[in-house]
Amino acid sequence: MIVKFGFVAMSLLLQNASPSRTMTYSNFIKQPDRAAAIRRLEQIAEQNLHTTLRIMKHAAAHDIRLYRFTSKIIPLATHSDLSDWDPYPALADSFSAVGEFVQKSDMRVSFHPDHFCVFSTPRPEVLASSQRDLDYHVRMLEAMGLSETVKNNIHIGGAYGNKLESGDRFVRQFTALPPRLRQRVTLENDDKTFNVCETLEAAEAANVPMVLDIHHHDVNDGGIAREQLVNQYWPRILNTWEKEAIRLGLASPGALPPKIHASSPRSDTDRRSHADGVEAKPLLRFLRDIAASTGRVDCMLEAKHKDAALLKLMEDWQRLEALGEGVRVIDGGSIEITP
DNA sequence: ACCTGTCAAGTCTGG
DNA sequence: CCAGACTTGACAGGT
Repeated sequence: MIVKFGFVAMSLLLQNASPSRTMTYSNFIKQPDRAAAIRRLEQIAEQNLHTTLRIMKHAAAHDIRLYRFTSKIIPLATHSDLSDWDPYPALADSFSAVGEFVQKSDMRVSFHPDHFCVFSTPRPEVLASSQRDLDYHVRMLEAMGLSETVKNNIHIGGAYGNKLESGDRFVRQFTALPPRLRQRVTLENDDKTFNVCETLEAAEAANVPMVLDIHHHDVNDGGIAREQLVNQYWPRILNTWEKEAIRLGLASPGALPPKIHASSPRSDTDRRSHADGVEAKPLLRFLRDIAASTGRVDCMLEAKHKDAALLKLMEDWQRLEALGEGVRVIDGGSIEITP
């Protein structure tokens, strides 16, 4: 099994490389010249796209071919007071440049709209803003010229005192979305509410691939033992990806590898928060468990130290390889789990 | 140069 | 019913 590793949103190794520069709304409305303020927002976005390109070039130089964009590329993009603003024409070239690099370097990318994107909500106004938020992310992918293999990963949302009903409401409201939005989504189990089983059922009903977060499962396992996760649920999770590959008409079902998220708990007393790095040993245990049934998997690291954590993990793989632990380091961003 | 409170958005908990 | 927690990097305003 080949495992590709990636990191999220920003680099700690590059200097002056925030891809999430912004302008607060309070600062925006303070500007005397609204047109100039909008130009400033577009400049910031252009700069964020340029930095994003820098980060991806840095990743590619380290053989890292998995990256998640920050959601904060265009400041105030979905703010209700700026609904008359269309930033995309001014940013067309910058978005294209990012998209071209993604394709040229065979980078697998994604977005992760944050917790304001909640399709399980019972409130119509929240549903509307969730759709606006998802639309914003999809438009960015379209502006990059990227195909529907490139997804926005989201969670189901709140339970509102009745998880079953809220899961159903998610599926109902999600499937009512325009295909253009629906077909750009993956669903991930969360750390508090919707566990692997519940998320998988929603993903199957909504007809979208599921991203498995191992750390979320550890802190919100819904009583599912590791063995059950591996034998019972992982094959079904794999199946959601194979179905999507077929729907997209890809050459082989394995053309769209499943995605997992990995992170380590901050401490014994705070097991939910992310630690600076990712521990190799527990991750290896999981990877070994799925290796027999899985050809490839893409593993997103969610660690405070971002790309630095990834580089550190790769060093750990090298040590484990030397110890004969069934790991072979292929390059700076991928390993093979050998039987 | 450095520090601290705040930030557009949602949901849940506890008082 | 409302304030605060959650979680997070960056801004904004102060020293």
